[in-house]
Amino acid sequence: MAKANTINPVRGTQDIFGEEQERFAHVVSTFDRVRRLYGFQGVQMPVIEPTAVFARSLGETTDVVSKEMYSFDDRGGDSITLRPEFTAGIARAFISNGWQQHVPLKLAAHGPLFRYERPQKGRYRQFHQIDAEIIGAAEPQADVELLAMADQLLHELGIADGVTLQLNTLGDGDSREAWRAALIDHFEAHRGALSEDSQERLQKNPLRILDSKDPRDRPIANSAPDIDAFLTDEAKAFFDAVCAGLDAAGVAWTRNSRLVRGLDYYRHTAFEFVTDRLGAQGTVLAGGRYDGLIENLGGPSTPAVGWAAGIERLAMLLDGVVAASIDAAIVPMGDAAEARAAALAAELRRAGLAVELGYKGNMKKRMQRANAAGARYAIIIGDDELARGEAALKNLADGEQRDVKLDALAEALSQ
RNA sequence: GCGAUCGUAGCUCAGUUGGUCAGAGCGCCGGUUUGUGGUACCGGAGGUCGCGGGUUCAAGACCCGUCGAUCGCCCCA
Repeated sequence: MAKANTINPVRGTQDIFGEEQERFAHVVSTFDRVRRLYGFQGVQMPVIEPTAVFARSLGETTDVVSKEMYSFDDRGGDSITLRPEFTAGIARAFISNGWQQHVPLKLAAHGPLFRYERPQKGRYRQFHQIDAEIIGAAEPQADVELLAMADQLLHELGIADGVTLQLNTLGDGDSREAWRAALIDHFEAHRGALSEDSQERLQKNPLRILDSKDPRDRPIANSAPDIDAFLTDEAKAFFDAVCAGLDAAGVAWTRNSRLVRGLDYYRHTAFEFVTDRLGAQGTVLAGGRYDGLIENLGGPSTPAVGWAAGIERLAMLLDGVVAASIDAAIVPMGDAAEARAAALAAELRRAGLAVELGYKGNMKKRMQRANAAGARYAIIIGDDELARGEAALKNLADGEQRDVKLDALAEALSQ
């Protein structure tokens, strides 16, 4: 418990340590391995961007821009924003650096993001995501490849059980407009029965009524028309190709015709991997196609599709605790042994072995630390062993102990 | 921005209708074992009960405020 006069962390930030950090690192390293299997290049992006990058990509009037961004004026008077997502910054970089010469471009990124909102389960003001984008590919095969990678990632993390891929299409521009008009007609007809929130949504974002959680809205949302009847031939062919591609790739999915995106630039495929294990924050990985975004930001007309996933949420779902462990802990007793142990530690580490050197406390203390560090072996060196050029090598799992020549330790530990 | 619940030891928590209620487990330190961990036993340190005010003979408990946390709503790129 912190004392009254100590400094508190910034609200919504977290100090990730120990077991939690092990899980976190496991998510990132698994992502880094899997994205290489699919030929996605890593990319490092700035954490800060001009506010206009997000204001123009997300829309000036959305809640996100108006009240959920971490923005401030720098000393030169420019408005700067801590990135709330990866996609807009990547689109900006694509334009800034003329990356159209590299399309189709498959990019992967991960790191901290910031949103100024109330913290709750799995949601922080500074949080972390992994992110994947395919830029410059208008073909449905890009959507399939992107989703196959997400699916493989979740399987390799061992959290695919209880997670389902929900898939929908928002159609092309014409499809979307026709559907939107039909939805407004439908909801206007039931206006009085809608929740207060949804009556608001009818003005600002009618598509959002479809995934409302309010029980009063559900019957009306469920009886609303699907987009299917409004899809153009091209849009229908695109969605069919995505579905067929997923089946061919062995990626399980279910249609969720109520799944929508909040922002206008989304087109065609929209998807979420959803779990029932995280309370209200059940979306584990989400994304879609945003063919209009780069053009909105002043770049060339460029199709793109991508997803992002919260590292904290993925880490929460990991079952097995990844226990930290090392190969050996050296336990020297006496000045001469300590001097020799320092050299031995360096030698073993150069040989690629993870080694801890105990230099604090009495022998019992050092043995306790060796055990706590998860060491497979303790290397005990006292004056007697030192005189013989040996160490007592104790297997901490079964308690077996034998003498080994110092210069044979690396080999003995490697077995 | 809104609602609910909760702030007691390093951690997880118990504390009855206000009256020895400053407690437990784990962890930490030490000992049983001056060179042998993980199991066992014994001992010890550690808290102005989030903060400020109020009610009362008496407040960890009740009231008000404040800060923080958690869960949900809104939003979700």
